[in-house]
Amino acid sequence: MTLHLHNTYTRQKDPFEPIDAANARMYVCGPTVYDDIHIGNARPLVVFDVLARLLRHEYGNDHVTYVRNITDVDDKIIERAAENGEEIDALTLRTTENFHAAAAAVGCMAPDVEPRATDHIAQMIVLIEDLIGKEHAYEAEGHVLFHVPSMPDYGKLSGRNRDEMIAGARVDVAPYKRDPSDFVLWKPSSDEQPGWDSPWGRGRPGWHLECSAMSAEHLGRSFDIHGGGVDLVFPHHENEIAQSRCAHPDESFARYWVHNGYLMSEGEKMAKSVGNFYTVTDLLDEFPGEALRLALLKSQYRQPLDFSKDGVREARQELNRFYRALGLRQDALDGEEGPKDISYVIPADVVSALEDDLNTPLAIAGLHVAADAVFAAETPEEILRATGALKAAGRLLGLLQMEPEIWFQGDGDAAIDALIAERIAARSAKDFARADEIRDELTAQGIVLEDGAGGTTWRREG
RNA sequence: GGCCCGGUGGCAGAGUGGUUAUGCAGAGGACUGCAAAUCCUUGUACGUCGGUUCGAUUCCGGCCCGGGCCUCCA
Repeated sequence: MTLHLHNTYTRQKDPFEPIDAANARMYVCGPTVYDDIHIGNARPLVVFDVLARLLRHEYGNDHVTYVRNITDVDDKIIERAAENGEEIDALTLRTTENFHAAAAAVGCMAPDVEPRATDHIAQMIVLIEDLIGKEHAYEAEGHVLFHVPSMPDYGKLSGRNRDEMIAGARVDVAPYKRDPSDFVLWKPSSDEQPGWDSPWGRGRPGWHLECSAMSAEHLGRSFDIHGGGVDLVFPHHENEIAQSRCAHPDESFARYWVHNGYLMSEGEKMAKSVGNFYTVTDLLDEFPGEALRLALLKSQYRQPLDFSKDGVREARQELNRFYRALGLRQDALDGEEGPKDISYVIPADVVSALEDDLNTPLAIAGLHVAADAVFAAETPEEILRATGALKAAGRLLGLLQMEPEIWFQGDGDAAIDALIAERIAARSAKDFARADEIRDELTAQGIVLEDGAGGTTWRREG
């Protein structure tokens, strides 16, 4: 099967055909850097990281451009900096660094380009001028507004018409708007607020503008995939489409709109008052990042996901099984007559699962099949082939790239090694009482022992 | 109120018009000094009520439940 993606714009699964197979291009809405990311923010990160990996698999590593922006100008940032008594630059820098650390911890590769909104103010101003010139935007009281009725097919992405939106509007309409549905492209800044000089006075951009400007700058006015969470479909992506299509009427802008489903936590909407609000950093104190990643990938990306710590624990159990299988590789390599070459052939069922709109749960089932093959393998050749397949499949999902020993034991522990040596001695002397005593002692520390044919190994659990 | 999404076995979670998902947990067995791991076996699944059909968890409609969005605005 070839890659198919569910396209919000067409509301169906479409075969993916890039504009230029030599350069498949994807833009994903990144974070607004006013606070550390929570596990709900991590879902699109991980989902689109898998999509980027899959695209690189399909088109070649150098034939994909993945852009994920940093929004570092936003009223939430201004408010938070004021609350913290912190400079805006300090807040955005710190938050960006934390974001990078969290993304890496959950196994996400860096995007090819990570543009910052504040580095693209000039492009945004040009875009606004273009929209004003084409009579899709107008200036009013220091603001520039996009005039929604100037775009006949506005609302196609989110499937709503203008009358419905006005009927359902909960917010009072600003008096300077020509039409209630018009939205802000540029707004004035007070002296204390961050601002840039513009033809309309000192001000700052509206929320939706940066993505139109930055995607055009780094991917061109037409590109392939635009991604983000479902909560961005309206108004953010709808308005991006309005800005970009009206400014560049001969261009398609994004052709495939891909949106991940919403995340709940412990059965409820995530909220600090409920106690189910987990930042990625907090979770990393308790769990390996890879377990978080697998927990997120165990649901298909469009499905609502109920995140839970129990779910992460289960994901860690699954990873134990995979790493146990991968651990057999070293034994095979250590064999004197064993082959030294490892082939990394991704099982076809894993690829086809991902090609079917990123069916990660089915792909993970394929990982279990691959692990079964490892355990069933008898010769060193078979083990190397099977572990190579498992590891290659894992890499496509951004999993299983650690050395098994590191996964289970971290940096190791001389005291544990000493106790194990003592226990081996006790066992060969048939002093099972002492051997069990040592094992109980280690169990109390969260260390699980395994007496295998190749000796005794251990792992941390807990 | 409008628009949209989802309800699968103890739990998580795929999929399908008639045939085994998969994993985690549980039970029994093999193996083990005992364990752990691994292997084998095992358990009532498809919200509800109708309809279409030879046959629906899978298609259609109603209902119930859960969730999301409904613009920048002080």
